[in-house]
Amino acid sequence: MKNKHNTTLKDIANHLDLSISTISRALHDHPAIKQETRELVKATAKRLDYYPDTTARNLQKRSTNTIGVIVPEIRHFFFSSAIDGIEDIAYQAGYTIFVAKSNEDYGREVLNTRSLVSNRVAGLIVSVAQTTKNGDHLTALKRRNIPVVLFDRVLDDVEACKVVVDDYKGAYDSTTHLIESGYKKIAHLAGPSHLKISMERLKGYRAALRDAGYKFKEELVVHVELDELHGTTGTKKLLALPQVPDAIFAVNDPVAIGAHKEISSRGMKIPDEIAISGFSNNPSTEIVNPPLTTVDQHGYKMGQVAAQLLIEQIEQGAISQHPRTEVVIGELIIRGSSRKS
Amino acid sequence: MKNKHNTTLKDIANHLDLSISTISRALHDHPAIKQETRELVKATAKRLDYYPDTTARNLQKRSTNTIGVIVPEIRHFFFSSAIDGIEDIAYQAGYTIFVAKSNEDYGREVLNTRSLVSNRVAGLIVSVAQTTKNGDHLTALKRRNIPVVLFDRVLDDVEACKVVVDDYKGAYDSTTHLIESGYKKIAHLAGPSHLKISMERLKGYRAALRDAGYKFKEELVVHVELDELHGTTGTKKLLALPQVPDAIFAVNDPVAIGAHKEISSRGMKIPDEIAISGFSNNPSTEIVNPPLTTVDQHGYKMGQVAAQLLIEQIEQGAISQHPRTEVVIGELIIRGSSRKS
DNA sequence: TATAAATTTACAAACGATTGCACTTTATTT
DNA sequence: AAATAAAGTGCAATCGTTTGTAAATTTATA
Repeated sequence: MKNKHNTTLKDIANHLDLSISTISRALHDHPAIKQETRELVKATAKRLDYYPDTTARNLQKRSTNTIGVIVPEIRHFFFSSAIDGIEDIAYQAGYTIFVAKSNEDYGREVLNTRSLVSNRVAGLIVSVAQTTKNGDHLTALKRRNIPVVLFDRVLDDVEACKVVVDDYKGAYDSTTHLIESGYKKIAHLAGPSHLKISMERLKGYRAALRDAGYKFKEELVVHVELDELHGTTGTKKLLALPQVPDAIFAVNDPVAIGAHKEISSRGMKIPDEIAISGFSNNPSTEIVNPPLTTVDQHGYKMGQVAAQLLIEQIEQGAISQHPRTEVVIGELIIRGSSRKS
Repeated sequence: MKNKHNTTLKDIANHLDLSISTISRALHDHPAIKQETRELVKATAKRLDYYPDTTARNLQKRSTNTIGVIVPEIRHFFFSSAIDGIEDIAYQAGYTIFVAKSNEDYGREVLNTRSLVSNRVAGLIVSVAQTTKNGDHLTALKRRNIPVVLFDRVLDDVEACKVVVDDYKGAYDSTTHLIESGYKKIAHLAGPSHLKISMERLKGYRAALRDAGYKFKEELVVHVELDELHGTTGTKKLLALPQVPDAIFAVNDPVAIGAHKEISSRGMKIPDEIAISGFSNNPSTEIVNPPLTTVDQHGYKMGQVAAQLLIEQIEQGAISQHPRTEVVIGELIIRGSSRKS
């Protein structure tokens, strides 16, 4: 009853009184094997419920059809969208994906990398943890000829293909939109200074102000962590200012939603008394009332592009000498939170 | 410069003029190898940047430390939460996860299963596609001694461990809550009849009505697909009824949000004119105004439980003879959409 | 010092698949 | 009918590890 072991080429060979190599070739439609034999072999393989052993094949080929993905978090909409995009492209190209999460922890990210390398992944797609300052664990992969593609959370000093959203432009567009909508005192709930995306968005904000002839005011920028809770606390600070702002550009959607809640709870009218805009186009932004103006970060698309970039390198068996950086243009999505009615 | 090949045990052996087996044993702290040698070997391994080849080890052990996960969708909050939970438990136990998505397509689900079996996963965690009626591809794994755990979208005729939310109870509680809040004409936006979760929730709804002495009315039940769009169209039908309902229990959150939007857009007051409740506790439910009463489905927790159930079976090397079904009790979360102020 | 016991290390055979090369058959040509 | 070409198969090595068993070395014992 218990059929302890998986059917192997050898089993088929024994059944048919043929050699293992003939079986292998027959299953691969090798021209040296005559049609009749091929069919016989295939039929028998099916009958014996043969599933090729990928682990054995991998060993012999010294390569796998496996892509490793490391993200800080899986449930966040942006990351799960990206994984979704990666999976689609990988699936089409015949790759399977390992998904690991760093939990925003550098140590775990390094461990994940080790484990995936040991599993001999053909390539790695990574969005680094907030606590990751050092990219040596990724740079080291070049020696092993394992291509790496970074997305969204990238590291400047790692030479690898990258997929990023144009944070600067997204922030610039968003801020400009607020300016053009007639808002005068535009505040910015910025992210932590050590994160590149925060700084880029801050730069975009400043540039937009400058280009419109607005004066940049230090007190209108409050740095917060990237979650909703800090969005509300940051907003409280802004609302306590002697000169209360009439618009807030938030570094991301959770922060914007925190602001939204705080403002709504005080009975202030959005967007009439104060406008809000976010960044990412999380599903929640459509749901709030009024819905939130934001910049679509195209997580799914970014995942797809990252996977393509990686698979290209895998298939040509070489890591890009001059790594490309694909910039996905974030699309400004104007909704009720910034559109005076 | 190009260090084409990965360091192997052989390389270390050559370096130290020891045999491969000694190296292998030294790295595993085998007692037969003397301390001094062990340390020397480990130091050299590190120096040569040795990463054990998991593919080779897997082949030789005829097993892997890999778990396959198949879900219909990755980006959906519930599924990405579940994957997150699975990853955490798997990581702690030293397993790596393959993530594949069926895209709600039976064929792709079968292909994913094949591929994961070929990759010799130690076990499989699956939430089946909507189009999956037949579980043969999963049942067949028993012969290969590959344990399977189904979660959320389970198949009755597959004998395997399962993790489900108590749909019946969740629906019952939710409906009862609406009754107790004083609503009289409680409608139900139900899911497709071929889905088990739909039917269970419908049953819970009916039972709650019955137990409260309410009469069940066929016309108050509208079957819809599980997304927001169908939530609004379903709601339109309900609102066109001669006797407009004063409460809607929706089969899941997207549908509830569709209803929420439709009702709000007509200027009707929630919850005063009409109450709404959903199912899943998606992030969006907290964001709408008023926030949505719902049943928390604990996706993260379900993932954890599923992974535990699977790893148990893997480690004891045997598939549960009498498969357990873990029922996660959905927690009714009462929010503004059903709480008359 | 010889011998037994204990310690340390090496040999070699797996695991399942792939593939270059050699060897049979059978078919073709002269 | 013999020689040659073509077609179909099989042999055996290989991938990097693990591990049972044998061998070699050291240490302890008599």
